[in-house]
Amino acid sequence: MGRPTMEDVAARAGVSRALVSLVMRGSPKVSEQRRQAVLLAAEELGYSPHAMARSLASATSTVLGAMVSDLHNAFFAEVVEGLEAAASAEGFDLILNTGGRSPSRERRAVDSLLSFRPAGIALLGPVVPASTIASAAAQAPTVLVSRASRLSTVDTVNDDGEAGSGLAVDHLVQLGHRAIAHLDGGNGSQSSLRRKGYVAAMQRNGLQPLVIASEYTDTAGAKAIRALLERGEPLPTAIVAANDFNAVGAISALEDTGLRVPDDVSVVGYDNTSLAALRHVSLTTVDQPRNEMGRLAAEALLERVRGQRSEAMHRWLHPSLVVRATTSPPSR
Amino acid sequence: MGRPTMEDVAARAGVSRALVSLVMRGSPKVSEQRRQAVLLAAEELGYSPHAMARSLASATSTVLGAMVSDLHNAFFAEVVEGLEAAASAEGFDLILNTGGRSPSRERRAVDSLLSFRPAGIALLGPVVPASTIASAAAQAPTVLVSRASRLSTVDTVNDDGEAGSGLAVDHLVQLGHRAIAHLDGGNGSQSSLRRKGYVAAMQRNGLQPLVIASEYTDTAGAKAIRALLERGEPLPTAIVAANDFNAVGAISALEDTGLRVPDDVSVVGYDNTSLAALRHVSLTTVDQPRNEMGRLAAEALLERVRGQRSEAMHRWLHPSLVVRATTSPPSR
DNA sequence: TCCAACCAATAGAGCGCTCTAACGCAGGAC
DNA sequence: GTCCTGCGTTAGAGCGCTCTATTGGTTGGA
Repeated sequence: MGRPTMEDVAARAGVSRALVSLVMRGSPKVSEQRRQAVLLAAEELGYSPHAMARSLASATSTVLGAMVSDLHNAFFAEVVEGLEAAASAEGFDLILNTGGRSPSRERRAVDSLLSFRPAGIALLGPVVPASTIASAAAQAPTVLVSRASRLSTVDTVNDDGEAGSGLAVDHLVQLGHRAIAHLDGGNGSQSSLRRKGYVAAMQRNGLQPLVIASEYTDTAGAKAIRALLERGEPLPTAIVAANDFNAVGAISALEDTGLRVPDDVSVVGYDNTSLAALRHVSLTTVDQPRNEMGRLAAEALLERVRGQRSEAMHRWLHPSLVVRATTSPPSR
Repeated sequence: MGRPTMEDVAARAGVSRALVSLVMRGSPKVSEQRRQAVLLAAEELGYSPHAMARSLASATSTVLGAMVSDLHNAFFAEVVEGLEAAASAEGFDLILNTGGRSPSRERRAVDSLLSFRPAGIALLGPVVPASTIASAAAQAPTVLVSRASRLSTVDTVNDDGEAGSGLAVDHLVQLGHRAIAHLDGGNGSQSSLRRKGYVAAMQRNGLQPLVIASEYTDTAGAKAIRALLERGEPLPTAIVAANDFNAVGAISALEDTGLRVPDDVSVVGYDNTSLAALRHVSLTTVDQPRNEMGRLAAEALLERVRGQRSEAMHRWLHPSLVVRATTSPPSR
């Protein structure tokens, strides 16, 4: 009864527990003969090492933890892929957790991760206060993804939202647009950067910025368009939306009033979610290198774990534009 | 240096380590005075219990593990919410893992979860062979979600896909449709149940079934529609799609040929993903009680953990229809 | 007054593993 | 023959906690 332990394997193979431990960790200082005997015994007993006992004894963990603020957002799914790939390539296991975009739940989630004493943790799009992040960073190397921080103890990996909006504006300007509005992401993560980038790009092109308050949802996007229509001013010929959801909401509100996208109004999204790629939507949008962000986050943690670096690292990745069917030269 | 241990807290509070242990586990047999002293000391030191040492010592884990086959699928995100809620209500922590819909990666993911010796594990939409599931079930109570199994050692929680397709067909028949086609989900999970339900409902209504091969993606949905058009036969007035993605692909292919949804053709999806709820899409679809599925999965595990049940439990949940804007009476 | 009963608190073993130090044994140098 | 070196192997302590058994102190009933 009970799962077999290292002791059981040792007894069966006729060696000591320590030798089994060496074999399990792939040590070179074991004779081939003994190694085979141990592996055979382990196989026969269906033995697999007890990760918790191991990390308790070694005081060094081979586990990385990641708190995903929002599992519904496919954005993070791809960041996780990148994390996973980089972690497992270095022999680390990744365990996940979710915080549901609620500060208190995220806090508990982070505590729960830390209770496993992981080698490091990644927080993906966390909404917790900086103090919570600081106290987590005091317990294990910590990296933030999609969240900036000036803390000297945490690393960050972000998309350069300012540059991303700039790409969108430049693309539209190149198509011949001059009246380009921006739907602002409100208090969504990174939204102020995106707004800043939009305003800067407009000014750089000698154009007048027009920012409409909105949020990171499709209903908010639709509402913003209706608000824009009610102004009675001539409608812009192009829209730089806060993100993809926001863009899709804007598109449907435009179409509701008989306007056609992109014939009457061009629309650019942000994030290049799977939604944008659907042929029914086919949204021109700004792509963040999500997979790469995950990979860099994992590498940042591993560098800290190995003591190769102790100052904070802040990476800003360059987004790129994905041109699809919702942008075209203005008809007017 | 290093994180504070129970011993540190005990020393600071002037009590024994065992007493601190009792306080941490909320035992009633501790005087209020000592309890306060211990809590204060723990607070001051920033102590939090070491989950792995705890489970090692107690041989009983308060951790549930879940392997999510596909993080990109928002379906599982909501199942996880349900799992999480039920688990934390009972004092269990949930850790996640992902297998990327690859049998070998999923196998490793399951092994990794088991190495934490969790009280039980949930496999969400796994694609591993039954033998892998059986060997996991031998190590910890196991429940499958969105995957059927006849193994007597595992519990399952599934949506009744047969009933779901029936709901879709009945809804369309009630609107007056008689020529209703089904886009089949191919080897996607549960697709054969959905097809079976469709065929049965058609026959029950005295109608001729028409099944078109397809898959669970939007491009496959579009392709299936094009295949249907090339047949040269009169087009059905309604489509029961394999799932929401498939439906959206079908809709865009229909619109590409100048047909209007729902005026010319009604379309019903399956899964009620967030995509279906977008106003731009507004898809009539079949909803699975995802949250409830997660909750039931957690409860199934906890019953096993507590030894309240040892025979397998197989739950089939009733889906419901969500009527939106892609279905209407036929024009012809 | 005494002992049983109860309660808060503790000592100490042990969960399954890793790691340090030490061991025995081979081979080579002196 | 002795000493050293190097290598494969092992004993044993200890990681941070839980749990059983036990202690000492109070209480209440006979």
